[in-house]
Amino acid sequence: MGIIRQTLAVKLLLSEFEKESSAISAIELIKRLGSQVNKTTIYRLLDKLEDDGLLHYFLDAKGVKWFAKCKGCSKSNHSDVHPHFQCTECGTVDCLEIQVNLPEIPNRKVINSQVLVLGQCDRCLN
Amino acid sequence: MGIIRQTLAVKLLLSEFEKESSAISAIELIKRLGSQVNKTTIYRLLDKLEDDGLLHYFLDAKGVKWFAKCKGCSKSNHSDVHPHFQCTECGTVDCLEIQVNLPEIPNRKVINSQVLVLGQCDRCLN
DNA sequence: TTTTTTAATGCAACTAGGTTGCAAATATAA
DNA sequence: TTATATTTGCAACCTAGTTGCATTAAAAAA
Repeated sequence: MGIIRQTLAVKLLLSEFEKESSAISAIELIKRLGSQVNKTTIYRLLDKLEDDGLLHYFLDAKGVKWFAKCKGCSKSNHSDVHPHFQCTECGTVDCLEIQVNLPEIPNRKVINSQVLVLGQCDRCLN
Repeated sequence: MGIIRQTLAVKLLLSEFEKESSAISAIELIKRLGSQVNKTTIYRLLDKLEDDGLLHYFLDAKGVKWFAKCKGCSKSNHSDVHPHFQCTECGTVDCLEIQVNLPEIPNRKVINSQVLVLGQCDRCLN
């Protein structure tokens, strides 16, 4: 894919990720932008931005797709593999800047792993 | 809930988990039993068996629900928290009998975590 | 054994989240 | 300013799973 045209939809989408440090679900983006941008376009742009290494995505405990900004990923290499944390109270999802190392797994070749941690976030704890 | 009636549907469902050591997706169960048992019933039974501590469930990389037998869980306490492994070639999912320990996470209270490891299983490696 | 009770089932309709095909619109290159 | 190729909107569709409700059938009670 590569370079993307500077359309209204692209600008609106990117600006959501500018003003937000935590992850945003596709559904939430449709809620926020749906009156200005068609949901098909939103899904397609998210895919493209993921492809280009600007966003990464993962599924939450309900199988819903979330997106967040990448740090240091490229088209070919999504190096940004880290756990995600979802608050069971407010539903917010954040990227965790920690490393999880799995023990060796016999007889299998591990390609990657997805870790979702569930609990209460700092805002909901207080 | 508690004790479950010995209906045909229950017997058929349980026998699938008897003859299978790996996890089974809800969809696969519907494929296998759908001609004899309605899919609504399958979903409801799976929920109930999970509730009763006989099965546990988790989502795969596509957000699809898988079920597997529990070892030593009870109604109140699903102690059976382990990673799951999905083969990217054949799609099979297994429970991993290993323990993953996460580092401390500041400012958050961890309730549990879900780990899905993706890679190639022993059958597909050879 | 028969009746009663209550849980389990099937069905049809629905929901959420996401995807597809295609014609129309528009950013950018020429 | 025009050409062209990407992007968009729309409507229709898809998959996985859920709900309400009337019917059926285990199992408890008589």
